[in-house]
Amino acid sequence: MLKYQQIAEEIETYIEEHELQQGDKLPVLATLMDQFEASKSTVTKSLDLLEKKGVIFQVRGSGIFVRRQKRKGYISLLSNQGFKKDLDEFQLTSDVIELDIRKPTAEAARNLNLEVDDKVYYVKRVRYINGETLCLEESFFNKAYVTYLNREIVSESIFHYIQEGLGLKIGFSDMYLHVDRLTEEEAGYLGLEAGAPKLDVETVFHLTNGQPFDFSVVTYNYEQSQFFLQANSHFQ
Amino acid sequence: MLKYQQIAEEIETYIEEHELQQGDKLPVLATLMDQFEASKSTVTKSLDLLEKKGVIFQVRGSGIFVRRQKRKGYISLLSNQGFKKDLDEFQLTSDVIELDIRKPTAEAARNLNLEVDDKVYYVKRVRYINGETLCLEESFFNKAYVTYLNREIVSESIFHYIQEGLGLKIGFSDMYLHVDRLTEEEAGYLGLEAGAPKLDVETVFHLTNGQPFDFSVVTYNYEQSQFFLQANSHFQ
DNA sequence: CAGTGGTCTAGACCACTAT
DNA sequence: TAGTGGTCTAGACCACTGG
Repeated sequence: MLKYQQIAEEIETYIEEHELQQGDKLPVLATLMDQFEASKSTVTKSLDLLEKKGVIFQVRGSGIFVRRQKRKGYISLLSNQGFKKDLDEFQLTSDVIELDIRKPTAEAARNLNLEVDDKVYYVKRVRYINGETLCLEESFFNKAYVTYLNREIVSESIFHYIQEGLGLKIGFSDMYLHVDRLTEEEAGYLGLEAGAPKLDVETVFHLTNGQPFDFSVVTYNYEQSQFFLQANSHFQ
Repeated sequence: MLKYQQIAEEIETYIEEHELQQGDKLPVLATLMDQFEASKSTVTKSLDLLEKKGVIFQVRGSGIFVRRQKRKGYISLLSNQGFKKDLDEFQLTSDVIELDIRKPTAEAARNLNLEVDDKVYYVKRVRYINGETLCLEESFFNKAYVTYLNREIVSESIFHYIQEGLGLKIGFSDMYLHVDRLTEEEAGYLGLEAGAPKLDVETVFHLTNGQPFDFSVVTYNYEQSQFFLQANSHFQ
């Protein structure tokens, strides 16, 4: 593990273990440099990483402060690849409805830069949180990259397998959100009535080399889904 | 303007003017260093900024590539403070329903770290896109920071005024999303029927020093609202 | 004005990609 | 194995905050 990642991890662990709250001050840069035996740039890089993750904020001339999530039970929109990270406290399970190799739909082909007669793994799952339906998920994996899947893998964390088992490196993703009404079929899977509100999240996942490898459409049960998102002004 | 921001801006402009597409290769680091007469660290910092904004992606051992948004007409969830940036092509207008100084609701007080008998500016607006209702917006501004507002300011971009007119520096924000059904009142403002789907986005905006100054609840017309979001694996 | 974070440089060395 | 991006350092100097 890289030095700056290591430092970031230790600072984050420190914040969690000492249950520091929003606004609590961390040691000054010079102290951190001493403590971690690292240069200013390296410590700064760690802090920038934590700032990007929404863990701290830095104020020039003043100090480094803890930034804390106040509300509980929200799903992070930016780090929900398989959830694992955010919903530790919750019981997450999956029912695999379908799993096969097929040709992509026109929409999937477009999003994955495929021809309509290329091959994809198709996965359809219903995911549960504490026994309640959370979402219906349909995924198309480019078979050129995701060379193998089976029901066991798919009932656990697909992304964990893709990274550890297949050695693929995930780079970035584009997400598209729509609010609409549930169709009959979706309502059936989610145990709601047709026409009820839903949130659709379409995501195109790319490898570090920029190749799209997974197109997913996730339909959330509006009763179970609360999302949060942390933004920095640097985006403007 | 800082050197690394200047460089980032020029690269972004270059991409737009030459209409570069996803995957197109940019000059190598050494060339950029020459071209902008900057050190490796400075150019790297520019590139990291652009990567964070979703404009490019970098591949070690290979090069720097353009990352492009494929779909049009989506609102960026991460840079929609007053929209201005993303929906240039669209006609955005506002109706100011209410504007006054009052005591915050319990919820607003909690999110702004205020006492219930402190003072806030309360703003209620309906926003239109190409003449169609886009959203209903209720905002509570801590009067200790946002010392003055009037109907003219509020019918234009409040955030522009806060930064340019009042000299406040915006740091970061926490956003909370919920999907639900429209109430009678909301439906009235948005020209939809009660019970139709809606997306509520609650946002707490903070200054660079970490103080929350604005709590907003925006209720989107589901027919008009499509959102997008770009994520990096660094978040995990 | 002392303390603190931010920018920028030059250069050494490392890790990955493509050929 | 050449080319390319990533990490890390030491140090100079700048810009903001707060007493």
